[in-house]
Order: sequence, then structure tokens, then C-alpha cells
Amino acid sequence: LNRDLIERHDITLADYEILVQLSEHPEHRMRMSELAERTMSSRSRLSHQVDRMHKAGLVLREECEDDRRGTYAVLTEHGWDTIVAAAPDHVDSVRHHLLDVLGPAAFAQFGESCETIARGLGGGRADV
Amino acid sequence: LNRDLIERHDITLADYEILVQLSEHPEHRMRMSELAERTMSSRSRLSHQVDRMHKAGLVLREECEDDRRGTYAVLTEHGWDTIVAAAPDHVDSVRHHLLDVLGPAAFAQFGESCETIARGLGGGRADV
DNA sequence: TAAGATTGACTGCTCAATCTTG
DNA sequence: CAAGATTGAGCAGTCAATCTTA
Repeated sequence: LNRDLIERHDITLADYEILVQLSEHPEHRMRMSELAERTMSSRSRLSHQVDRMHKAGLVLREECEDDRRGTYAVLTEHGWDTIVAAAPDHVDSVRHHLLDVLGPAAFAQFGESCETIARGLGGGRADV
Repeated sequence: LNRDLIERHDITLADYEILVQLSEHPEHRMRMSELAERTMSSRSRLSHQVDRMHKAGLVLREECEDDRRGTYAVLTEHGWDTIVAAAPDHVDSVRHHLLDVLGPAAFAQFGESCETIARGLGGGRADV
């Protein structure tokens, strides 16, 4: 999935997951810590990640006014265009590499098992 | 699983998989390319890996006499002691993090799905 | 020319330390 | 002191280039 995204849209799977979260939120903006939680990432990993995505012009950082420790990550126009273009291809990749080889039943079961395992690990991650 | 192995036995999960393969082979020795294939690793990744394991005293490199392009990786005594000590704990980790949270049926299904997906990717890997 | 294996540069993740504000 | 977030060092994996022998 990662390689497909890199080849076709010049973003990584980790980038993709950030872009999805932001694109689904009001004003395309989220607090760093919420973004970290939703993507099952540590804060430091997310911080490095957003650095790279900023250099690539996909996101912006903005200060938070009500809590001055906080930072927002905001989707840029280029970020939005990228996720809109990449999403259908990514869905195809998932279908091709997972759904088609496993079949619908095992595919659904596989997804549930992944979630169960993740919950079992505490949902949380180191560094947090 | 990786963190458990690092904490308890100072080896990574990747190290563990190499040690298992070697320990199960006659004379505790394998050709690099066969080892790469069995562990679903690229040759270059395996080469770096064996470098690190060599520094840690877990394995040795030995020249191959019948094919002088070839190299063997050989388990050291320390490597053998390490895998013997780590294996039961690793089995416990798998039970604790996977079997117990998924249950026997989903656990078995999950393993099969992982294998199916890997086969679907060609079994092989880049660099090869 | 291809196969076995290695190397070095680059990217990404983890961990621990740090800085700032609540 | 806690929480939000960032930073830098160090380790692991990828890719392309290289070297040697078949």
C-alpha cells in the first residue's frame, strides 16, 4: 500500500493517514495531540511527520489561541488536492492486495482482528 | 513482540527470526540467500542484519567452498543460548498479545490471512 | 551476462531530553 | 509539577550501485 502511494502520488501511507484525518475534520484542522491519537502515532513521530509534510507543502502549522501550548495542523490546498486524487487509487490498492486475495469474509475478520490487537496493546503508544 | 524481546533478551524480533531459522537447520548454518528467502527479507536487509548480529556475537560468517560467491551464516554458542532462552518467553508474548485477545479461532484465521497476503505480494521482495 | 552478496546514502521511527504554558 | 509539543541522536529498512565468481 505504501509503495503504491509513493509511486502514484508521491506520498507515504503515513502521510495518507494524516491527510484523511484532516480532510474529515471541520476546517481541515486538528490539534497535534488529537491527530496523534487518531493515527495511533506517538507525539514525536507525528511531529517529525508533520515537519516532512510541511516541507512537501501538504500541511501548515498554526498556533492555538485558547491554549497557547497547543498547535493545529491544517491542510493546505495542495494537501486537499493530493488526498482527493490519492483516495480512489488507495481504495483500489486495498481491494487488490487485501480484499481480492482474502475474500470478503476473511477480509472483514482480518480488519476486526487488527483492531482487537491494537486495543489490546492499550491503544496508546510509547513516548505518550 | 519486538519490545518484549528487547527488554527480556536484548534481541529484536528480526534477530529472533534469524536465530530460529539457523537453530532449526543442520549444523546451525544457512546460505545467506536461503536465509533471506525464509525470513521474507531482502538480501541487503539480511546483510545489514547479520552485520549487527555479528557485532552482538550471535552469528558468524563463513565462506562457502563449493560456490565461492556464497556465504554461510552460522549460529555461535551465544546465539544458541540466546534463542533457547528467548523462545519460551516469545511464545508467551504471542499467547498474551494475540491468542488471548483474539481467541483460538480468530487467531488461527488471522495467521492464515497474513500468509495469504504475503503470498499475494509475490512472496518475494524488492532488492531481490 | 547473471547470481550471490555487500555497501553507502537516505528516509523514518523510537527514545529520552527539553521547552513552554496550564 | 502536568500537559502539549518539539528536538536530536541513534537504529533499522529501502534502494541503487558495486564487486566477485559462475
